[in-house]
Amino acid sequence: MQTTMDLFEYNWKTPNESAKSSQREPEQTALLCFYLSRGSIGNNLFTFQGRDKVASAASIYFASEEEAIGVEQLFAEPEYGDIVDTLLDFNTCACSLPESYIKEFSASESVVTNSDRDAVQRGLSEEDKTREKFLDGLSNGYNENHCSISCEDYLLVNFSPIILDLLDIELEEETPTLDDVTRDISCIGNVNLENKLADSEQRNYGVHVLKLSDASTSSDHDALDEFEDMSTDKLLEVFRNMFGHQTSVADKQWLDSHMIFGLENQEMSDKNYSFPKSSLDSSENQGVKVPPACLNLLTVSTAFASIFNFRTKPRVQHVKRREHIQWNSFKCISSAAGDILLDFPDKWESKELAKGNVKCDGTKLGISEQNLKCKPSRGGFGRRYYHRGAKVSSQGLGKRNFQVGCIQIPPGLPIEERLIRREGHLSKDCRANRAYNGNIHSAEALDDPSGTLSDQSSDNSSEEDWTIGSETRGTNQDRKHNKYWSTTEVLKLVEGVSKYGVGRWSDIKRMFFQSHVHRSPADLKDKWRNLLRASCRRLQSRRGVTGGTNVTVLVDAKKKRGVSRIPYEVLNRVRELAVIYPYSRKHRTRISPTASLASSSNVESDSQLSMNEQNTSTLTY
DNA sequence: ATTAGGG
DNA sequence: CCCTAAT
Repeated sequence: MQTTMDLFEYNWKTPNESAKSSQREPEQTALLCFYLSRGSIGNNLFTFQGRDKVASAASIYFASEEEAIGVEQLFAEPEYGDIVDTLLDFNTCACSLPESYIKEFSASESVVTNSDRDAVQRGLSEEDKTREKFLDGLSNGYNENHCSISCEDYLLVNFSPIILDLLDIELEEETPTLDDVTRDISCIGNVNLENKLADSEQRNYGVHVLKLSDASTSSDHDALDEFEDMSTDKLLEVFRNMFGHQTSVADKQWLDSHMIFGLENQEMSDKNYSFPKSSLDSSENQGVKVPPACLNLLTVSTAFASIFNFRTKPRVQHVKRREHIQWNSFKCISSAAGDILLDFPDKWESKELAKGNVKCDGTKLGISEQNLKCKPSRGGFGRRYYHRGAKVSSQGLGKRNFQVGCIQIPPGLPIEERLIRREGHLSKDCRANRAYNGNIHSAEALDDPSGTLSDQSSDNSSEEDWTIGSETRGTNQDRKHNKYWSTTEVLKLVEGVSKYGVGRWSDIKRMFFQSHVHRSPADLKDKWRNLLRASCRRLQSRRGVTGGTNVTVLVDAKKKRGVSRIPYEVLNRVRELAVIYPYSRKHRTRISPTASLASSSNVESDSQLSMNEQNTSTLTY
């Protein structure tokens, strides 16, 4: 823990602040670090705390294997060790979910209705303002060379690489624009399917959420009220006293939240702590009443959430709560980027998901030229298109040479908005590129609510552009493209197979991959075959079907790297489907359980076929 | 035109 | 992903 403190201590010391930093309690620092970091990954680490259960150890479970792998990787990085220790050693934590999340989560609705969206949007406008203010403060403070980056700012930047790594997100080298990110994020709204999977399997995926009984009630606001009465100047002063440094953020709400948070941390680290008189002389002697540690979870977290939550990479393999969180995250982005149509999962059922997928094809306007790039993947199947955290880790966490500039925050843009998903981001960039170059109308396309126009534009222009754009053609590789299957796509495929069965690839293509011009029916078939293999492999080699993946398990298995990114929930589903729908109607392979028994007579084959048809009609997922 | 399957 | 045979 000592080293952890040292590390954190260092991070706190911006040039101007180093003198003041000595006033700070190390526990406080660490807690803040923890909070900040977890503020970013709060959705992934289910470290919720019940408001009546103070300091109850919140088990850390992962909703998916992918998440677990992300943490595994984190474990493996020595530079991150201290952080991780802190993450895991602290068994007290607050909930970083904003209130709206909780409300939504408690609602049992699995489909986000329009009114929900509106409500979310309304609720977020304020938070957005806060966030912008905060980021303004950050960039201004830095640009003007005041070195007035607050510790939060500093840590925000500092922790980003870790968080990104955790979330399997990379920083774009050439600083993607907001458009890049929104385009990227807008692709990942496919959350409903997983819920179906989860529900259909009646399984708990280890989402360990302690009940947050009635979100905010009476006492919760005690401390907050105290701050609310203060002027901004006063708040700044309190902030300085509390955190031992100044902050460049003048937003009152933000300050309020930080203050509450500070109190909470004080409570955590020292039950008997009360503020120095100087900080709150306006009130009485006794200083601020220390709120119970559990109390202000929601209040405290709101501001952080507005800043951090949207940095969480939406992940399709989450369960239950997933869509609500996702939608909020999306909302943050979308409201920042203008109105973006999101991919409504429920539309998959009926329509052909025209709208949503348009954006998946990257036909997003206004992408600045310099940020577009289309790196042809050379050397066959390029394993990774990104540079793993190493680059940032050395700078971001090292003892020296840390600069905000190493992450290059574009003014006014939060870090998240320069993120890009590793998976398939390259081809998205490619598509964005050609969309930018060749299809001016894509601008309207994105806003086209009917989705028809956009569908057209993306479908028509893409094929040839792909040919043109991919320099691999005619050179080394004759491959059309090397586009990895995203989890989203896999889920779609699974959904398609669920609906149509195995073999009707063109139908699946029509219904689920209409706008995925680069996924031919044959590709779907190939992918399904690979999925089957993967699911079988997974079964024999890896652990069975367990709910969540516990951290302790992870530590042991941290050597395992580069394993499939496909969530094992999905693979299990694949297996189920494989039983229902034998891979081939004709040449049944080892995958079908009845294959070995059945001789390849036509009668058998036909009966099997009819059974499949039955299943298709009855099993509707 | 689609699909299965090998490579 | 590509290619080809078989429908």
